[in-house]
Amino acid sequence: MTPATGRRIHADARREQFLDAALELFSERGFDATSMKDLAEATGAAPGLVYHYFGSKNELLAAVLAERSFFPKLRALLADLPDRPAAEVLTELAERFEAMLSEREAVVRLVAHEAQTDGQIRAELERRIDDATGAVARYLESRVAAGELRPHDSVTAARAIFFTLVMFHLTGTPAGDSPRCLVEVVLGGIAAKVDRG
Amino acid sequence: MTPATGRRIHADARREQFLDAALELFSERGFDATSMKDLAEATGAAPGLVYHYFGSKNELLAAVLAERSFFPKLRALLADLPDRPAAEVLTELAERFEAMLSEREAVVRLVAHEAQTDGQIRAELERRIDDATGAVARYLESRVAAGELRPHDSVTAARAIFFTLVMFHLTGTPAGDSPRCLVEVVLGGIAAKVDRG
Amino acid sequence: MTPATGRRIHADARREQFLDAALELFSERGFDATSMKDLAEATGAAPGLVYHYFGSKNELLAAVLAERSFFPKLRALLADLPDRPAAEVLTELAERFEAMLSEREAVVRLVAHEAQTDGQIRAELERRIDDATGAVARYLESRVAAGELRPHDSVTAARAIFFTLVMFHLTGTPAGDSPRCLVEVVLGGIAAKVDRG
Amino acid sequence: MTPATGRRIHADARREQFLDAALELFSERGFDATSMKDLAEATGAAPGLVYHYFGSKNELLAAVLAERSFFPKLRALLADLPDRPAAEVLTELAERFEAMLSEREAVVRLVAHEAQTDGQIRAELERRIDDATGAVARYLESRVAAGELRPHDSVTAARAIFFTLVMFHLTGTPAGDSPRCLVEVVLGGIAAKVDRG
DNA sequence: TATGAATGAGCATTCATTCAT
DNA sequence: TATGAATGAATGCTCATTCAT
Repeated sequence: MTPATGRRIHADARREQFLDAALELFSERGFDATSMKDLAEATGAAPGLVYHYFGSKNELLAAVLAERSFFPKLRALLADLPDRPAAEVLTELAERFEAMLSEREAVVRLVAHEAQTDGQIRAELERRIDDATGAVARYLESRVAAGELRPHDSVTAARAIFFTLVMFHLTGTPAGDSPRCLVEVVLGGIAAKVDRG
Repeated sequence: MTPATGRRIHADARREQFLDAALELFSERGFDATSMKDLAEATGAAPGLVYHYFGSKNELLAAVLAERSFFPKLRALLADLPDRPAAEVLTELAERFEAMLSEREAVVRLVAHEAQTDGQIRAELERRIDDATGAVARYLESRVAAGELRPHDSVTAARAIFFTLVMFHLTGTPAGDSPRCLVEVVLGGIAAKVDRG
Repeated sequence: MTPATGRRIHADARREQFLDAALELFSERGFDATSMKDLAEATGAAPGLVYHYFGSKNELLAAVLAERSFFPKLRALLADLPDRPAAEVLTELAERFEAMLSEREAVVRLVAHEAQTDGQIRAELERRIDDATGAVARYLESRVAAGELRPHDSVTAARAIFFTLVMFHLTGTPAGDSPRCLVEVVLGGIAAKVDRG
Repeated sequence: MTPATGRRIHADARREQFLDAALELFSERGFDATSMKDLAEATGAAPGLVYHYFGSKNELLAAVLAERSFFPKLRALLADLPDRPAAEVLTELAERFEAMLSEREAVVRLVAHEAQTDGQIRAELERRIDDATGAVARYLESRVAAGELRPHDSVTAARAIFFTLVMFHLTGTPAGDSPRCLVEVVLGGIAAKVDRG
């Protein structure tokens, strides 16, 4: 239909350029504190051009969130957690999650920021978190059934891992081998002796 | 010193009124999205009056953070963690921290939001987090020395508890008895059998 | 309540100044073609100040129409048309109407212009026209009953007088003694011999 | 001369399409409130294409007024008013004029709107009105000379008929048999007894 | 002939801030 | 202490117009 001419390719590149610049500026300064003029200057385009590609500043934000989001990757990470020992699975999961957070740091920061004030973004974020922690919790329960893990509050355990890793990023705590350490703490606990009925 | 005249009392009350209204509005909509006119309307004062009490919008933010902050309470929480069993101490600490977060929800949300974009706020937040987790980590290490806890990455353990509780609040996860659960998970771990040399 | 200080007086004067300038500019160039900056320049005020007095450009238009309108005067003109001969009454009415149109030329032109594209203004205009022509038509019928006028389409006659005078103004036709001529034509007709059963 | 190739035919059709769409949009919303993008969307063409046919938005307006105008038809209506009784001629003229207004309602509304603010359009409109009322006035005077009509202000009478019919359209007054009524009023007058020296 | 990306000035509006009263 | 009129720069957005393709 639309011919993939050089023109079209150029147009698509522009769009991506706007998305990239918007993600960078929004995550650095916040959505409200970024003006469309800032965006234009960052891309070398005229101020009006953004509106050729996005209907409004809010639509641009929506497009950034939709097209630069980490949610698909997160979902992929959690699809079909294998039936192997929790120590292996959780460590690998935490490390991959940590890698994803590093890779998508800008959008993570953006979502964290805007979710505080934008009800819609917040609602979607909460839904995704529920999905993700739910998937991990189900895996943990399957390991309980398999006798590998003791009965416990699997949702809290799942959240502890996710939330801690996210906060490491948001607060700028140097990551290091924290995913591994964290999983070790959660799996093994820190008490010297455990009373296990 | 300053005579507590009616005028003075009124002036102080005004100041507090501005701080309260600012905290509420800033935490709900964000600092950028709150106008000085909004603030004036919320307090019933004229738009110019805020400037008799605070030099600028940014100074008002600074005052809100300084005078409504949760940091002193956090510091009090962590002062002199008693030499008693970790199960008791950590549970009580987590519950008090959780109570503090609930009580100061507005300022927690405000700090979380602004720290994403304001370098100064962020730096101070990080410093406070380091202080707090440092204090808990030292306590944990003292329990390791006492033989109650096994050797472990105490900073990661401390952060896991703090960060998870904070994220529960920021994401709106219903708290319930999560502090207790969380401490139980971290203390006891979730594995069925632990190999402890 | 609000003290009528010099401050307040000044503020009211400003408001009037904006209304006057807006009426002039809107009627000259049209509402759409007048920018708020034009208005600011015409009054010597800063661009933002208009919004201290009027919520928006549309509210300003509404205020101009409400406070500079000719409708009250028109209504006064038509209240209690006396029980005297039509030749006198209609001539005086036409002359007063003509005088009113000259006096309020700007708002007449403005209403004529905006009613073409603004449904709300148009609807109100039509209602007022109906009121006015209705009042005149009722007077004409009372003269028919009194035997002074022959039975005729009184609404059409009333409209012919009003509409023609308005169009004289809108098209810039020099008025002269047109009201008198017009009434004479409508009253006496132009035919040499009339068959009157 | 210009070969009527398929290309050419298509081009001409495009031109007409733009004129039609422009007339409709301009008369509905006004010239200023219609954007070239609106026009492009209404015709299904690309935004730039209009400029192949018309040099600018103003030239497009000029072309609409020139090529969709009612002036030629009006002139035709008035050419050679026959030497027959005024009752017949004026009634027929009024009915045809009324029909023309209905048929060209869009352009009538457009001209009425733009003439309020555009000096050039206004000047031309006034000239045409003078031509038209002049022609009718001359006819009326010829009937006065023929003894059919009494001496009267023929220009005012002519304008009364034209202006009233136009205003019926602009104000949305339902037309019905108003042309006939109007002519009857103007011809016969509304007074019961007329003193005719 | 036709497209649609690109421009840059202009628009209505908001806002932090100042200051005469 | 308190008011609210006034400022002027900035913001999100629109628009007539141009031009490479």
